Amino acid sequence: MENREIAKIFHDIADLLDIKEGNPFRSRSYRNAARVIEDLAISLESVVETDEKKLEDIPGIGKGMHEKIVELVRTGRCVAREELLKELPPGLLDILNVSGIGHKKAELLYKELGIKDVGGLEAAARAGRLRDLSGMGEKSEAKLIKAIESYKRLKSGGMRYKIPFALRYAEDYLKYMKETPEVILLEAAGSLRRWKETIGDIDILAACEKSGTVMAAIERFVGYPDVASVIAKGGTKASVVLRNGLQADLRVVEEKSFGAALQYFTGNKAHNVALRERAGKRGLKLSEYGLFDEAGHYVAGKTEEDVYKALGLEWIPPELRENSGEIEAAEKGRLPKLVEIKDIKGDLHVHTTDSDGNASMADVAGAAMKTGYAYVAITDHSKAVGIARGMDDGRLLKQCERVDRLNEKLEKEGSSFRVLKGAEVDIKSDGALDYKDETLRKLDIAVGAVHSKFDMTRGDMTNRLLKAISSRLIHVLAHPTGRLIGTREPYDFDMEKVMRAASGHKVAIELNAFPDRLDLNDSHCRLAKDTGVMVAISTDSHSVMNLDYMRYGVHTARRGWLEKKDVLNCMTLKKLMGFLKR
DNA sequence: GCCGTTTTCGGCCCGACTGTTTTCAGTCG
Repeated sequence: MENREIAKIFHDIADLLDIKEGNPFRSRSYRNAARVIEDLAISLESVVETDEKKLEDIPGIGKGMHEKIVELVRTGRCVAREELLKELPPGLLDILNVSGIGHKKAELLYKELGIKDVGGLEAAARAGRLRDLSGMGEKSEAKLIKAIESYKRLKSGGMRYKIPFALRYAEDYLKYMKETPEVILLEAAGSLRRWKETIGDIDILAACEKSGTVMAAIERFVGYPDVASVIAKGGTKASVVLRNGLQADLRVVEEKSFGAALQYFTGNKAHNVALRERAGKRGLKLSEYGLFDEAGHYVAGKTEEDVYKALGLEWIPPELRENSGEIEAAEKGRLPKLVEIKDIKGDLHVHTTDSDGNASMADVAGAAMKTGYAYVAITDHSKAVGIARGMDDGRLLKQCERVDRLNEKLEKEGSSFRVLKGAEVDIKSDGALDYKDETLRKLDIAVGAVHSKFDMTRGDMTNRLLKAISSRLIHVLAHPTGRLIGTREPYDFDMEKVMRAASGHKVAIELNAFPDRLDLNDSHCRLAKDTGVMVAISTDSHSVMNLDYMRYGVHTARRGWLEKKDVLNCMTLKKLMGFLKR
């Protein structure tokens, strides 16, 4: 039983409890626990196997969740959920995903009209049977039909977007909004500012010169040419859907509230709730308008720094705001000094025309130099990846000679930049590597990766990776889970065991910065730090343009609390060569 | 159901928009 399956069951229980009984706090506990479990780097199954008492050390997991996790791991069942589903049809859980339907409406629909799923809801709405229910009318019925249509589209398409896509639309929208004369401050907030690996919608925050000019900003926002429909429009905020399906929200506040509002709309939710509770304990009240004392007097709010400071905290970088220890660290002045893009000294995973890249080695080297790097590793595919024109030992050795000549030329020109002889060597299903040992020993850097047989059992896949790591022939394990966001699930193996082995054998693990991968993810990065594994942030570039993906990797590393000292390619060339020496 | 620098009981974040209402409930973020 995987963490995400357990989390899903807790989410279901929370939804069912919301519909069935009136205690919102009980369902919140389940929802909280589900979120914590989703972000956990270690598997609950292994915790249960080794020391189940440790479960209650996880925040949000108490006695009740402990018992249910053990039950799920041991039996694969959860009686509490089964009991609830005896009383309520499972289709109600789907209905809650229709925008505008919450647990109260779901209950009403079920009790009054016997509606059990989205299909039944759609039929009832189209037949005009909803308008007579209390609190519903013709307008809400029509709105619901539109919401069901959008639910069906989302369900077939997937509702979160990869970072570059959302970023491009957000940047264009911001540029357009900047031309509003009344707007004096403007910033993108939400998951985009936290650099989460996928983005649900674009959140834009603005401050206007005078309160009387707010509507000018709202009108300009809903008048954006790319808007397909306006969901809501009031005196302080508006929501629209763009033609590509992406939702965008605008919130307008006064200048003195901008910091508090930016904090609030950056999230995440759990971080905000924790901050508000902290404010409450100090006799203060925090909202998007600012921090206020008991008498309602304004204490802070113009900048985020002011707000955090007034709560006794250091300013917390947006990437850390997940309520997973950052508030405690900020209180003690122990926040990590997160890695920055300027700390990156080179790229250790790049393809050229020798395999499936579309830039020559010289072009890649030139672009890396222009980026300000001190080195770049050429790591084309090995022959097992036939589709990518992977190279055999002979071709690789010839490529190495060309690297040597390029470096000689650079040296003659007085450049200290260096190209590293490398390979992305395939880790075959039995854990063997796709080049001869003596070939691998001639390389500066060997990056090992799995490209086939993703469906092995957990045990077999773990052994496959452990064998490659203990060979002492690879320096980096690339895109370790193989996941493709929204397309391919990660393959199953014991990450903790692999990290411990990597730490012992001085093998680094890659954070692949390609926005479809971002693998390691944020929680894996924290696990890497805890187990003492170096992380290599690499772009896996297949073109010169792809070298820019480095920033997605760096922001993901920041989400994983990584500092300069934790990142392999923050080392100078000299230190790096020392690390790579076997 | 969870949690503890007012606590092992009694709390549990805060506000905007919409549609159906005549002052508010439900939903959402």
